[in-house]
Amino acid sequence: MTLYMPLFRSCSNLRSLTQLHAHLVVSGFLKGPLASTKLIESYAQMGSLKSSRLVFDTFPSPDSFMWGVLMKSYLWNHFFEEVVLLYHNMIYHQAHIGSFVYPSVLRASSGICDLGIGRKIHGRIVKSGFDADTVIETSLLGIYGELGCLDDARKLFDEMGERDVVCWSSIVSSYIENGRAREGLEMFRCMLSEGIKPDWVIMLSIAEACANVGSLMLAKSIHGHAIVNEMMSDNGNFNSSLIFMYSQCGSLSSAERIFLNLPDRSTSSWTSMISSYNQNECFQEAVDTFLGMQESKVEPNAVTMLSVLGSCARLENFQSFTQAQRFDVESFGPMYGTGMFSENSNVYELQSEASNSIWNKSIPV
DNA sequence: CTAGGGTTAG
Repeated sequence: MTLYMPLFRSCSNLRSLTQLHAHLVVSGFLKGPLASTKLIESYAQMGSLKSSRLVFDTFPSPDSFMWGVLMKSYLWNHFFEEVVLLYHNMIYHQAHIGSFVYPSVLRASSGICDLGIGRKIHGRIVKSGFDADTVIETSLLGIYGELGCLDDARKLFDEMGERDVVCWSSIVSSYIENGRAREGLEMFRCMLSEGIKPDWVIMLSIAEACANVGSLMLAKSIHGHAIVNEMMSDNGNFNSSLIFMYSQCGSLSSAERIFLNLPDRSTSSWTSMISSYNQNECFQEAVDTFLGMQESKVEPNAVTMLSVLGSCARLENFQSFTQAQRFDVESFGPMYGTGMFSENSNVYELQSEASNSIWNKSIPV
């Protein structure tokens, strides 16, 4: 029955998946929901949503899980309206709405900035008793935060029974994203005092908050904490955040030092350095770094272009400007960082005791 | 019962 499951993993392209699909049809396996659901998911992962939909539409009575997978598929591809539509279809067809449906539809409604539908979903969540589910609550909290309803987000958060690092991360980043970095940091301090250990994801937000408030002391303690907890290695995105953080806290040289010591520079680390220069009005350095990026054959993304074009404009450097213009900004797609930082972090010789003492007291801002 | 939540573009 589930013998064919490993076959899905071996399908590396659309062609082989289509072959597997054909095989499943012939052998009759597609009559079961399991194979169909897996097929829907696999097609979506390969970007063929149409095929996903075809499998779904030809299945006589999709279960809640299959609905959910289809919604998740649309979500991946940013078809938010379609996700919400599917949710309404579920209600219309009186399909059972399983708990895993809610995170998808909530994310979709924040994607289209529809607070109204979000509140309606909230109501249904409470009615069906899913409001005790940490994951669903975190999703809800996220949509309120994202749509600027910080009070609602906070209220939900305060009423949550169990708070793990993920939901703390959600409330903290909500504050930061809404321009209230200090309160975000204050919440983060509460989290620490409750004994919750920060992971690199929340530290990403904290670095952002630090960039906003511009405290070099906090920047150093974040950096120190990251080194002690080995967050620097293997994480190009995190290093990029630190680069920008330092540059916003008045230490462009620290930013440069991190950047220069990266063994492998990803799009995001180059971009971070370029926008750091740009923000510090070192326009020539920004352009030079961009040229260095081109030499290293690292692909720029839309954010890279935004920064370097800004610098070009300020330099009135139209030669670089036209060079930069050659890139098709629309075609950049998802901005995945691939650069990995594996060197031991002693390079910076930050005194970790000093950093940690800051950590345990209050956050200097 | 599956899995579903927090990241980031300056």
